[in-house]
Amino acid sequence: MTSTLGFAILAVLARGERTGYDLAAAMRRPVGYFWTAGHSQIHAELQKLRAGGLVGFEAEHGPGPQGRKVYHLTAEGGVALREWVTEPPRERPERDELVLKTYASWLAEPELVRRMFADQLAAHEERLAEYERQEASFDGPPAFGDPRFGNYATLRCGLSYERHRADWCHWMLAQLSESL
Amino acid sequence: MTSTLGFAILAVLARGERTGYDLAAAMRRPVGYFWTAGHSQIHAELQKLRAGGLVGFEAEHGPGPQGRKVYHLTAEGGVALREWVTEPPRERPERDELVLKTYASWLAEPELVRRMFADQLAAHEERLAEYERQEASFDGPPAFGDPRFGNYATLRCGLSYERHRADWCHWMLAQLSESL
DNA sequence: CTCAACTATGTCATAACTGACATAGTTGTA
DNA sequence: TACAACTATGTCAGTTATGACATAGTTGAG
Repeated sequence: MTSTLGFAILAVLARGERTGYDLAAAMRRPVGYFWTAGHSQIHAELQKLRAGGLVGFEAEHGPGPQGRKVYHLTAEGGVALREWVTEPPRERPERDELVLKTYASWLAEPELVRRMFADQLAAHEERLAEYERQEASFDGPPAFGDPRFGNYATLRCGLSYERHRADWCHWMLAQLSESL
Repeated sequence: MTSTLGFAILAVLARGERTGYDLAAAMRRPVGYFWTAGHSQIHAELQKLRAGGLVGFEAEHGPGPQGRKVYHLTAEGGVALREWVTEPPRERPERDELVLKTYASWLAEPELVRRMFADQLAAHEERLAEYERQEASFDGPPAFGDPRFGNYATLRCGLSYERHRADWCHWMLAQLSESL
């Protein structure tokens, strides 16, 4: 019954206790590279996880209208997370607006399409440079069993993705320059 | 005000008139590779597009409880589509369940993770083979301005994506085999 | 000491999406 | 001619996601 967002939260809590606010920050970076959620969604999901006994919290006096709540994974939550991890991912539909625009690009002025892809390429190269900096901060792949293995492996995926995307943008730009 | 789904429908109708049923079939393949929608979503969106004057239809006697409706793009719809095509795509959040599982994979048994990635790799190689067959049916890139340019360019993206993904799966499997 | 920025939790309306249910004409084959 | 497979349109309930609104304690700089 737990949603994928629920497991995303459990995956972060498996690395240490967090407040909802901390979780929302993690869902922007680094988890946000592959799963995002606003804080409103996170607080709601946390209440469901708590009702299911997968997380618990300690209330503390602190900021916010209801004080501060530090959430942690329960033993039950750890079991559920471990089971979920190796189950085949249910495939989500692809929804890629740039590719959809490309499908309809034959209708547009080549120069405007060229500009759009040049902008996309610049964005991908920027992200690629950022990921390369992050990779340089690792001393090769961490050992499996180290939480940092998860960070490194997802970073490798991001690196590979940005290169694929940049390559495709280059290909599109070459096609476009031929038709000008 | 038109949603991205609305533009996906307009992009298909720009290639010729279609019934809602035909649109739903297109949203499975080939458009489904980058944008999907169930028929229930499509019929609802078609009503909105019609209210906005972006599409029109001819009613015919035929199957279905309300007969058959053949939709076409209006002049206004064509203008809206052409404007939308080269506007910078609004970025959608990434939500990739396999990468999320990878982030938490350090918690799992390596052998189970290995199996999951082996399955993923097989799926990507199958899709890659299918895309390669499709590419072979083209005689090089169609000219820009030809609707088939859209099909070919998106196919190139799919090809590149599947290769990136397969490469990453290979890398994961290599990491996993080292830690066994 | 004051104020801005940050930490912190929550609700609500709306939109987008999924899957099940409901209905019915058309076409081809055994 | 009976039946299955396909064509065809639509509703509805429930889930997921987005963005605005509301509230309030803590910390550090000027």
